[in-house]
Amino acid sequence: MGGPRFEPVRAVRAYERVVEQVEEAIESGSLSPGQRLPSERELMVQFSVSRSTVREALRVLQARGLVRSRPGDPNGAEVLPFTPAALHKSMTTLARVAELSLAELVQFRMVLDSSAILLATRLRGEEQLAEMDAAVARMREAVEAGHDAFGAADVAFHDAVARASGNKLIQVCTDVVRSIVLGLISEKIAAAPDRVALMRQSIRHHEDVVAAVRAGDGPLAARLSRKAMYDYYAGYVPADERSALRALLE
Amino acid sequence: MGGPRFEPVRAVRAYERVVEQVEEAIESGSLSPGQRLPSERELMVQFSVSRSTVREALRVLQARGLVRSRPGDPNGAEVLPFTPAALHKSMTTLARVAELSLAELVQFRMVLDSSAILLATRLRGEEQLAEMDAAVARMREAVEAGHDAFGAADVAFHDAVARASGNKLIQVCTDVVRSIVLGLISEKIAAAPDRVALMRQSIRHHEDVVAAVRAGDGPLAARLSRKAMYDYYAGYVPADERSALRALLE
DNA sequence: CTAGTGCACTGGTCGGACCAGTAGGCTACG
DNA sequence: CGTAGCCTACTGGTCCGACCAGTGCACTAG
Repeated sequence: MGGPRFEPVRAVRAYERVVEQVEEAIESGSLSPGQRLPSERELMVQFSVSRSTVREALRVLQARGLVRSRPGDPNGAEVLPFTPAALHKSMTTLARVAELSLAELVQFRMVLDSSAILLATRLRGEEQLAEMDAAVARMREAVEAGHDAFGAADVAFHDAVARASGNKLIQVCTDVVRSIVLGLISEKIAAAPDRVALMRQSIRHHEDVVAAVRAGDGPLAARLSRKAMYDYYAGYVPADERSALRALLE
Repeated sequence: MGGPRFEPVRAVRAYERVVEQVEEAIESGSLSPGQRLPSERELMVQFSVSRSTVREALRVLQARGLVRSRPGDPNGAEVLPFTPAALHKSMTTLARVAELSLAELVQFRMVLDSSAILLATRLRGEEQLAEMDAAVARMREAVEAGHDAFGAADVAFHDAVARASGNKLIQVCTDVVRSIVLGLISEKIAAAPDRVALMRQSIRHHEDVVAAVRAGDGPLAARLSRKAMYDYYAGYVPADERSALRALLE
C-alpha cells in the first residue's frame, strides 16, 4: 500500500459542477419530469456563477436529454421524462464513426429480438398476445395501404414483444437500433420491386412466431424470429456479410 | 396529396448549426481524431457568431464525446477518437432514471454475452482462443492476488469474447453494461464472504465455456456462459427477480 | 364580460473584458 | 556554443452588461 494515493487534482470547471448538481437532483428524483428549473438569471444567483456558465451547463444537460428550454417561456427549462433520444444520438454517432455495417446492426437486432421473444414466451399474458395479434392484423391490412403503414405495424409488433420481455433495456436498445437500421434502408425497402411478396412472407413469419409464443415454445419462437428478420433484411446486406447473419440461424 | 406540405419552421439556434457543421465534418471524416479545431476566437470568425455561441456548441460536442478542450492549449479543441463514453453516460442515466433493476442489467449481459460466445464459436481463430486461455490463466493466478486482479482478468476474458464475435456493437454494449453492473455491485463482490469459492467456480465455468468453443459447440458454449453469469451474479439479485434470469437458462 | 394592449419576464445572442494556464521563442547566463 | 530560465502571445474559462424576439399574464378599454 504505502501512504495515501493522491489523485491528480482535475481542474473541475464551474459549469461541470452546475451540471452535476442539476443532474443529481433529476436522477435522485428531487426534480421530476414536467417540473421547471429556475430561470437562467435565477440559477446564476443560486450557483453564484455567471449566466454564460449557467447556459453552458444547460446546453450539456440538454444534450443529455434531461432538460429542454424554450425561448420566451416565462418559466425556466423543463425537466424532461427520460427518452432514449440521447442514447439514440450516441449510438448513431457510433454507427457512423465506428463504421458499423448494416450486417452488424441487423445481427444485433436478431440477437435482441429473439431474446425478447424468448422472454416474452415465459411471461406471456393474454394482453401481450392480443397486442401482437392486433399488430399482425394491422400488417395484413397494410399490405394494400402502402409501405408506411406496414412499417408502422411491424414496429408496433416488435415493440409489443420488447415490452412483453419485461426488460426495459432490451426494449430501449431494440427501439434505438431498429430506427437506425430503418434510417439506413427504409427507402430501399419502399422501392424494392418484390416488396409485396416480402410483406406477405413477413406476415406469415410473424404469424408463426405468435403461434410459437402462444404454444409456449420459446426457443422455437426465437429461432423463427431470427429467420424472419434474416429473410426480411438479408437482401439489403452485402452478400459477403450475410454469413455473419446466417451464423445465428443454426 | 394536395399542395406542398409545409414543415413548421423550427427555430434553429445558432449554436445548433455550429454543432451540426462540426459534427458533420467529424463524422464524414474531414476531421480525424487527433486533429485540432481552430481556436474559439477563430471559429467565431469563421461561423460569424459570438464566442458564447461557439462555446455552447463546443460544450454540446464535448458532451457527445466528439471533442475535448483543455485550457491553455495553444491549439484549439482536439477531435477525439470515438469512445463509448457518451453511450455509457446515457445508458447510466437510463439505468438511474428508468430505474433499471440489477436483474434487467444482468439479464441483458446474459443475452449479449451468450450471443457473443455463439458468434465467436463460428469465427474462432487460434488467436482468439489463445486470448481466452490467457485470460482464464490470469484469473487462476488472481485468486490469491485479490479481487481487483480477478475482476480485471474476468473483464479481459469477456472483452476477448466480444471482440471475437466480430460485432462491434455487441462489443461496445457489453462493455458499457458490464461497467454499469460492476459500478453497482463491485464492492459487494469484494466483500462477499464466499468470494474465493465463487472465483474458483467462475474459473471452472470459464474453462468449460472455452472448451465448448474449442469443440465448436456454439449453443452449448452459449448455455454455459449464461449459467456461469447466473451463478456469479444471482446472489446479488433480489430473490424475487431471479426467475427472470432463470428464464434464460432453459 | 370580453377583447385587446402592454408589461415584465423569458431564453438567445452579442461584445468586451479579465484571468490562469500553456508552449515556444528569446535572452542571458554558464 | 549550449542550455536554463524568462517573456510573450496565445489558449480556454469565467464574468459582466447589453440587446432582441418571443411568451404569458394582468390590466385596461370597449
